[in-house]
Amino acid sequence: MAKKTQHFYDNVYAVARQIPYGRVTSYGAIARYLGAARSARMVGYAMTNSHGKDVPAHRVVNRKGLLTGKHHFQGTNLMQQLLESEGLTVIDNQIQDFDTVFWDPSVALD
DNA sequence: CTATTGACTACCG
DNA sequence: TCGGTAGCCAATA
Repeated sequence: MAKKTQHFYDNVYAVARQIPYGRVTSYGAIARYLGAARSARMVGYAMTNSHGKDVPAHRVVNRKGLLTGKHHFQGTNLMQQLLESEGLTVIDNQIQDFDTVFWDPSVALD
């Protein structure tokens, strides 16, 4: 099974699964919630390993609501369609009303 | 052990 | 929120 060193990844997956439907969060927000505010890159990096898990990676975007990770999805616009399918509006790889749909774990789980 | 990398963020102009 | 650069951190080779 998973090693102890992956506990950071597991935390990322755990938080990502808790993202409500129709909401999104940023890598930095998750990282900060985990106590590793400077490890935002690791959060995204962990998502790469999220394959095979029920982690809604499409709900995790960068701080500006930009779909930087859509590149890693199967389709070219799969990530965007997934978000739109949840009632969000995405234009030019950027989530509209990002501030409104933003979900902060450190606040929601508080 | 060191070097490389990456789904980031902050800062500067 | 326009672009380019620097800094950070953890995993991988």
